[in-house]
Amino acid sequence: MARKAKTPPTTPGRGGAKKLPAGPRPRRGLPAETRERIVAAAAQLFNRVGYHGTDSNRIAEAAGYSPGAFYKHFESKQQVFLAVYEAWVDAEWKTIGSEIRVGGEPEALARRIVDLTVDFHTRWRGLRASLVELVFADAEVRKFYRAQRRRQLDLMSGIHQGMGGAQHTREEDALLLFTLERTADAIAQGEIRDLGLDRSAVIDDLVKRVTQALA
Amino acid sequence: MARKAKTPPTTPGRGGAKKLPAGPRPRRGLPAETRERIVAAAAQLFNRVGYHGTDSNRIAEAAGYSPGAFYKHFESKQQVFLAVYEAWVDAEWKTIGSEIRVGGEPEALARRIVDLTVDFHTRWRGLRASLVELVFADAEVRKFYRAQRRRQLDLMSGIHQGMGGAQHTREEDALLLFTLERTADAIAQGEIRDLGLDRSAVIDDLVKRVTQALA
Amino acid sequence: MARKAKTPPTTPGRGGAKKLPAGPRPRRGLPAETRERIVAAAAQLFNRVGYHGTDSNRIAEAAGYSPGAFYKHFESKQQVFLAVYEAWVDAEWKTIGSEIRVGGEPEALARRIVDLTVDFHTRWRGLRASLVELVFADAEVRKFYRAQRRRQLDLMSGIHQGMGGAQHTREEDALLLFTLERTADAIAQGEIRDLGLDRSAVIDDLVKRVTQALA
Amino acid sequence: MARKAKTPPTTPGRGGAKKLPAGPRPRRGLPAETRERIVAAAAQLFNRVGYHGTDSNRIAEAAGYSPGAFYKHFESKQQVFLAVYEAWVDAEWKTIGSEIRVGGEPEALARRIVDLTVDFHTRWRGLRASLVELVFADAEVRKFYRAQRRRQLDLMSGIHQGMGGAQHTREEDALLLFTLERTADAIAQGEIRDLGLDRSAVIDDLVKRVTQALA
DNA sequence: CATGAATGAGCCTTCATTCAT
DNA sequence: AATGAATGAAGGCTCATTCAT
Repeated sequence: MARKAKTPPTTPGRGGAKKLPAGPRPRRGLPAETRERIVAAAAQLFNRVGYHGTDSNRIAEAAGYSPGAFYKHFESKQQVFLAVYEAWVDAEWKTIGSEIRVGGEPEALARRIVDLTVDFHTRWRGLRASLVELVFADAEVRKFYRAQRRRQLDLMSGIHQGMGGAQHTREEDALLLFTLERTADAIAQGEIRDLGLDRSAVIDDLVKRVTQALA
Repeated sequence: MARKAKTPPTTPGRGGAKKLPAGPRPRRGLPAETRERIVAAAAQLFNRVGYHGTDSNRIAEAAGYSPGAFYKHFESKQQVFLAVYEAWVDAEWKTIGSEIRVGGEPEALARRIVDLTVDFHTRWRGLRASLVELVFADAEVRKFYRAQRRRQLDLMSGIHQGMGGAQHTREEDALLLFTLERTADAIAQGEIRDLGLDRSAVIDDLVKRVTQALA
Repeated sequence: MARKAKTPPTTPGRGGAKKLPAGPRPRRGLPAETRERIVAAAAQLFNRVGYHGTDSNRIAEAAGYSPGAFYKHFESKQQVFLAVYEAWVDAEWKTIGSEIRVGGEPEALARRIVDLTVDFHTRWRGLRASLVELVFADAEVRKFYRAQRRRQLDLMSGIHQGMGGAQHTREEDALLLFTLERTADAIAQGEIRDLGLDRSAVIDDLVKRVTQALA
Repeated sequence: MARKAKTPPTTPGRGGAKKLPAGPRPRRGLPAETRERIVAAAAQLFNRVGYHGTDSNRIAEAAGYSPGAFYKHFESKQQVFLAVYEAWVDAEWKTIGSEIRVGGEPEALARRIVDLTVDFHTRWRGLRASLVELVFADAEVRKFYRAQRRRQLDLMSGIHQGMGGAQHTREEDALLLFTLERTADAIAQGEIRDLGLDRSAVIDDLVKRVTQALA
């Protein structure tokens, strides 16, 4: 049997993918913790090298596990992506949602929302870059994505009602969402800088638009 | 990924942009023609299944050539992508540019621009979906993309000057560009429909924004 | 990890994947030749270690090719199995068929048929061992197998007519076929020897039965 | 291979041979009971999807235990197979043996024997399909199998003596055994039906042969 | 210019088995 | 006795790319 040379039986991480500051995990951890670690590792890798640049074995390794452990917790690479995406959406909403509940002057609130959005998109820009193609190419990702979107729009409707501002159609909300999102991406991806544009000016413009919507 | 039935090796490319005469191609054609056929076939495939869903042998086959011929004309799969992308940008600018030169009432012009943009993004939506990830993951694509972007902004500045409208910063132009582009993508990808939004209303909103910018 | 299971490749000894006397094949051979080499290598391996003990990469390697070459010629491992099986059936029929056409005294003919059958089953005993499970577990293999069977029965009907012997029902033919086949397998697999039975006596019994059928 | 939906972890084994009381098993049961449950579950699975289509974790799950429990009671997957096989042989012999002791007219007895054999082979056809490959590929299974065979032949000798019938060589007995066994398999696997043969006629032929042997 | 057979690294996934609890 | 999280070798298969013709 032409077995290939066995790699030394090193259990802990091997060179290549960087490890999360996880340390030697308990050999028998809580499933939820393992899952979380895998999601975290996947998030990092997707974010750094994109969905197609990441492989499931590397994710497992980066999380401190074996390939098998990965598939014990996720049906497929696509499924972790969904989990990662969900975690991101949850985090973003939680943050922005609580910001909105804090309230304050429209402009100040708008600025905080814009800042947070840019921040999120910057932190997750690799993931976002992969998202678009996956939404196009993968029906399941698309479905998931659309559902998030709908909830986001609903949230915006709720905000308007809560603030008693001017009338806004869902279509206008969507347009604002697109503008905010796309511009935040442009900042996150370095597009603004590469184009020689003034980041603050762009953000100010964004804030203006969001303020109008909140008014 | 599921195997798909092989597309018959005939069917010369009929990409989003150009049409080539159908029928058996010459075994030894002009290099430029071969190149064009490959680009057209690639455009179609990228558009249908995305960059990562397309394989280079299939591109060659769809164009009516062998894998070898493909690599005779392109250094890599990435390079065809660039060529396809360039063809798209050229076509879009040529069309929109001439539309602008035709001129007319701001609102009518704005509507024509919006319509054309949506049209283009629809025709090339698969390509666009792949673009984002490639811009993120591939330095060369990123560089190319940024260059196009700069020219697009320059074009917008030129328009303003030509029309003597209100003062616009480059940042404002960029924001509008992002809004237009992202919304056109949303329409093209079916996002608007899936969200239950009114396509015409969205387009009207877009037209309003573009009109303001032209004024 | 001390993987237990897998008893060592029982039957004949094997060095590291023996190569067919192929030598450095032409880097660009005729597809038919490549295919044939792969089938031959697959036949050897299936025969030696069974279908489940063989992997597609090893088949390619044994044939002198890379994994990719294998999948250029066969859709899957299952498909080579079918090809190998088909080659075997073809060879067996050709041999036995011509033997029958030679004719001669019933008993002499019967003996030649039995000898040939035992010979074939001995040469291909590993393949035959895998066949049964695959016929059970894989619908496509089953279908293929059944088709061969039907043709075999038809062939037997033809023989009876040609020889003008006594009346035989298809059911009787099938029974004889099963007896012949199963017993040939038992001889091939060493079952007869291990049971302390007299091989010649078993063969004589078989010859008797076949002679009766031919009479 | 396609993923199958997970069978709910309840459903205690109901193998081809024994039935165990359904319902929640004790967390700590008698070792013998646990063992039996695992054997029963394994029998079912081997029978349904074959040895290679069954995985040891699933066996454990189907029996209502954890993978660890499985390996507490069996050294390996191969060992359960042996246990299942043994259970089958035991059951078959017990039944057929007692049938023989009941005695009766040769033909009636022969028919009962044939019916029982067909019945057993039908109930265990998946197991039988796997058996052949395992006997070929695995020395331990082979050894076990051969031992069973020898006892079976001894049993037949005993029958002849008890019935004082005509003289039969062990070789003739073996041939009959092969015929009976192979034909019963053909009926069990649906081969007879798929070949368009008359099942009753085949069985009648078998009965005739067995009757002759008993006479 | 063009062919197309061949490459081979590497990805996704499985599953028999182990061991800390 | 039982659990079940975890292992990790290995297998099936893909696809961008090369090169002899």
